[in-house]
Amino acid sequence: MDFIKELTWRGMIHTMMPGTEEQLNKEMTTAYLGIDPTADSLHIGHLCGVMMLRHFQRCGHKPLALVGGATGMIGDPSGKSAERNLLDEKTLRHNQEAIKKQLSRFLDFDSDAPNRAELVNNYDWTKDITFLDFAREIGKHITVNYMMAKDSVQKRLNGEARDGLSFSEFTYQLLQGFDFLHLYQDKNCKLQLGGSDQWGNITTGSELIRRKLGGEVFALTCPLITKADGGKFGKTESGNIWLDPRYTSPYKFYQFWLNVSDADAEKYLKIFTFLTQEEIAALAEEHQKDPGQRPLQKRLAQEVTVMVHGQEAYDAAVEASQILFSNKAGEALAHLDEKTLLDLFEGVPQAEITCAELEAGIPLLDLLTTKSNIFPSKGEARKMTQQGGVSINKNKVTDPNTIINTTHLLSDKYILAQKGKKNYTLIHVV
RNA sequence: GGGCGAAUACCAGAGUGGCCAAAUGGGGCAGACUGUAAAUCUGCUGGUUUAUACCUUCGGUGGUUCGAAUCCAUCUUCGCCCA
Repeated sequence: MDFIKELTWRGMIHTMMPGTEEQLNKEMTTAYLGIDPTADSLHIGHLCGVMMLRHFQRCGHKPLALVGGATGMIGDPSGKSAERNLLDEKTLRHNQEAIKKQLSRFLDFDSDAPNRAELVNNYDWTKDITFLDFAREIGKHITVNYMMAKDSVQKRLNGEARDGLSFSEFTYQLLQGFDFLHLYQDKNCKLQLGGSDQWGNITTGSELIRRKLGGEVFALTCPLITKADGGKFGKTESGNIWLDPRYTSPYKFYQFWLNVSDADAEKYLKIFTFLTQEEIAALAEEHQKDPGQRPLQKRLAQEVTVMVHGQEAYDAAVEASQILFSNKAGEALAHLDEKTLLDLFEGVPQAEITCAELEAGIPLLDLLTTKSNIFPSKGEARKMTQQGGVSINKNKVTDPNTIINTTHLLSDKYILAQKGKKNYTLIHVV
């Protein structure tokens, strides 16, 4: 399989240095991709890069995943309009460990294959370097003029925000360049992968290698993933879509992909799944015939959810979705046994009320706010209710003065409160 | 160290003594229409037992005034320029 050809038809190549393809055809090549450990889980914004590494490994090359323990302490100014907050070492260590674990789901780190993936941490080779060494060994080779010309720097200097750029963030590109240099020397790594926003940082690295060692290295970036309507990819009202089920339940994860717009679905299938060109074309055709069935979204959600959370979690997510979005959801709910109900709502936010409170009757607004935090204020809960945005057990409630009592219980124990079409909270009576 | 300027709600950004809970745009949430899509239209977007009312808010603190986002003093932070 040809890595470049594969990525090309998938629309995963933004920019590529001349000679990259020749290098890959010539020999088994080592490439690396950097990930900043800003949290203890990856989110789907990382997924495109991770998929690049996967393809790379499948094509017989050797991928390195670099966890940016050092660079994460500085903060990459690329695409950021304001100075970043620094992370402390303890947090970074913790995050690195968690990310390592997640990556091993996608890449083969353990086999004996010569192209086995490896995990490296730039903190290991950066922590003992003194400032003087760095200035002499690295800084000497790159001019400030060159660094100033970078887009990421220019934006902060002359951009609308003009928020300024600290010396440490300015240094970031050198630090990342040093990583490339180190991996080139230490692991014969000749290619760096990344998002298109990384291009400037990557070229600093290749420039450094050329000037210091006369070596030739390559770079390949993937486009920033966008949504057809211009919104940010991977964000919902509740924030990022994480790979860690503790942060984003498999149900929500599945729903996220299922809700992708028609205009984006095919593109995402190419990027986030291993389906072949023919398979995707067939799905697109099917979709054209009956868009209401959304075959593209369904397959996308299936492939990605199974890949990240496994078959079992996927099955549960589908089942939950079918019940919650069917026409007879209200009836179906009433007839569910307790275990199914609980399984269904695993991962859905939960709240608790006491039996005594319920017997006395709880005003709807209290239930929605102080008892469950579904709404941040009673005013908002009231407005939403009046506008028809609130349901209890899948039945719309429009009177904000409704009293909730034991007649509303499901399986004698639960109340399903719903804000809008897609946000559920299971209230548990104890 | 010197000079200039800025700080307003999620973001951007008006407002420069009472008509200001604060224009407008974006974003977000919800409703209608649909296909759990997009587009479109509508409503909401500081809080309070729906209220032409009250309370809390315009970087912090103190002051002037019947009354301050708005004026004064001071502090903090940031940006630009000079050294």
